[in-house]
Amino acid sequence: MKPITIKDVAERAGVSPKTVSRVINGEAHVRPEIRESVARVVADMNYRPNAFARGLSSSRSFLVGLFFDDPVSGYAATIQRGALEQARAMGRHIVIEPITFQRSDWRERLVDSLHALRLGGAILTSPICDRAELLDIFDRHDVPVVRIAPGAELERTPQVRMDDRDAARDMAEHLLALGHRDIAFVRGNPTHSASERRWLGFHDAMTAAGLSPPPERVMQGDFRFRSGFDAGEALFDRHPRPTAVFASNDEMALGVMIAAMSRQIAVPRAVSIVGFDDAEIARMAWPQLTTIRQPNYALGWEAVDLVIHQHGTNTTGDPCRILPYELVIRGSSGPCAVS
Amino acid sequence: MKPITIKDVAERAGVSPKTVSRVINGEAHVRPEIRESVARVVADMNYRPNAFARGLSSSRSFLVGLFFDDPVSGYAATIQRGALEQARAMGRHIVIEPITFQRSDWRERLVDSLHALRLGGAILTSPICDRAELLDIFDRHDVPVVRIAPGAELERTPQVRMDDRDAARDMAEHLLALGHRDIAFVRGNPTHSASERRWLGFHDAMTAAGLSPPPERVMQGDFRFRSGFDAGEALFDRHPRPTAVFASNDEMALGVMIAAMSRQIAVPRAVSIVGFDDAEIARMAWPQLTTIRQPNYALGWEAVDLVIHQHGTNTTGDPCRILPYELVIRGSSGPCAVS
DNA sequence: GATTTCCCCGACATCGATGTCAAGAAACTG
DNA sequence: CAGTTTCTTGACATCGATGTCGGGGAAATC
Repeated sequence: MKPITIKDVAERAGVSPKTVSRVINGEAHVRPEIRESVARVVADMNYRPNAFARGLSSSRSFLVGLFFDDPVSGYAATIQRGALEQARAMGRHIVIEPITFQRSDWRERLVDSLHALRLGGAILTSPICDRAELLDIFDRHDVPVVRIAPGAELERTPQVRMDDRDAARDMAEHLLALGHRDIAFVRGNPTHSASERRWLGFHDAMTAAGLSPPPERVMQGDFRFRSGFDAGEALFDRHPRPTAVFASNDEMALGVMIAAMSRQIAVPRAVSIVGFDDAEIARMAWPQLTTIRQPNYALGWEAVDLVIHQHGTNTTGDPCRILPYELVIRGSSGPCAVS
Repeated sequence: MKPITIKDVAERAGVSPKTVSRVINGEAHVRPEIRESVARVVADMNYRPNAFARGLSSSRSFLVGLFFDDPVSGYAATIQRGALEQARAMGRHIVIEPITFQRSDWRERLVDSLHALRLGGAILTSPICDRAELLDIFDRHDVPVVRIAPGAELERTPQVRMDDRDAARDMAEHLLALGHRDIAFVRGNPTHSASERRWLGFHDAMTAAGLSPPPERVMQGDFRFRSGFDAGEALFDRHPRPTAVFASNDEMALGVMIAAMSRQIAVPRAVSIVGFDDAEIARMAWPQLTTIRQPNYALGWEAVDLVIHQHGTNTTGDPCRILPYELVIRGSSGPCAVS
């Protein structure tokens, strides 16, 4: 089937291709009657402009790049879905580009993509969004960037985030309110800036309650299940045990929970375990995890919105949208038994 | 920074743009010395051809579409990673396009994308790959398609798959070998063709063992956690209980497991529970799930490979790559206690 | 009524690559 | 050695849209 071009539309509407272009892009200086009649023909013929030709001539593209370190994690996948939905609504398309710093050729790969695709915008997620060198590359190629939850270089680009620190504080206060005093904390992957923010929020709440967790109650994890399990084993093999464990994400919280179960430690009766993210798996555990619901879908959605609108109005301050989180209380946290 | 074009390269190499194009695309009829010297200039200048211009003039595109119903599921995410890796290696880029049959405008959305992007290939995953009407649309737009694990219209397009039926039979035989006779089965979402194949594999093994599971031991699920949980509750509230449950995927198996735990039924001592997929969550359960490892990463990888190579050699039979699975025995299955 | 201004609209060049074709050189044929 | 085929190469048109610019007509100004 031969695709319909702007010429076909122009011919049938009895105007020049340029006028059709004007109508499509909502430019001024077209008589209302003509505008309407052209719009009708466009609809009738079900005409869609070719994205390549458009990108080529206008050098702005209708592709938005979504850059991930690991597109498999549930975190990334939900952001992706939000981004896809909004991109669709705005007539853009999403190109997924993985970036792995482990590979020494990541720079060339990235430059390749930028050359080849002439992206109309890029969305960077944690942890790759914190590398100044990477932001420089985007700058050099004039690709507008929006970052999701960056932790460094805060003033450089527009961003979309939630307040991890406040959320972690809320969660810690939830545990304190249940009577817990001996609360252990499992830190996240230090390359993700959110790890530090969550730790600070926890620390804030503890300090405000006049407590300061000793070093043996603070474990280093990497956001993955296994590290949570290891942290759990280390914590539960000590005496006395903490009465609550706050893991920096759900996957690690699940690891802690399984370490508890394998030692016959009842959750939440003997120990409360809470996570962060409200990943799908939070509801697949038993008991279900108390956690913080991250607005991931909305983060992806807003990021696309921002990167496209920014395109026009470039240096209007430093847009930063902060999205609300939610403390979700489920079965894995309960009152402190020891007092 | 002004991008480098083919002209710049041509000028510096002292040849015509067309010759540079020939070298880049590996066409014949270029003197070896010239070919080499041009290649050197290309490398020196770090030149990358603009994908838009290429797509526009040659009307073959360097974009491959990956079509999902739900890009969030772990299943889809792993396929996506495999596809991304291979696309990168072959100099293509992946555009993700969600399709939801629930939306009545899915046809227009799809046609929009095809018009706008002129895809060089499309990869369809289950369940959307089984709809003839959808395949027709791709045909009409001359977009070569590769399907991952299709269940219908088997002769229409090249495909990549694993043998669900054999795998399910293997799993059932594993349970039979452990001494189980009263095995319940939780079926998957009927819109996924794999559901039927897994059921048949289970049925094969049972029949071969001279058994036929009564209707009350066969539950209908939809591949989601909740449906597994519900099925588990229904199964465990009956007397006698089955001694093993085979759920058609891991997520449902987890649901069954949690239903068991909430009733103090020990796994695997009192009941064995097995899944299918080897999703990440299979290792996050306690005990860890016995399951079938699907070669999802490889499926994505092979699909991209196939869709691109097919482009050249079009009607060479009906390529169908079948990838190996693996039975992964973990803690959730054990010998039958009742005999 | 003459001049200026503004609004519409289309002709044409352009973006950056590849397809076509023909010319010239080289290699082969008889 | 003339004639034919094959190999190299570049000029030019093309893909499908948008940017630039200029012309014609209506409205506004003097």
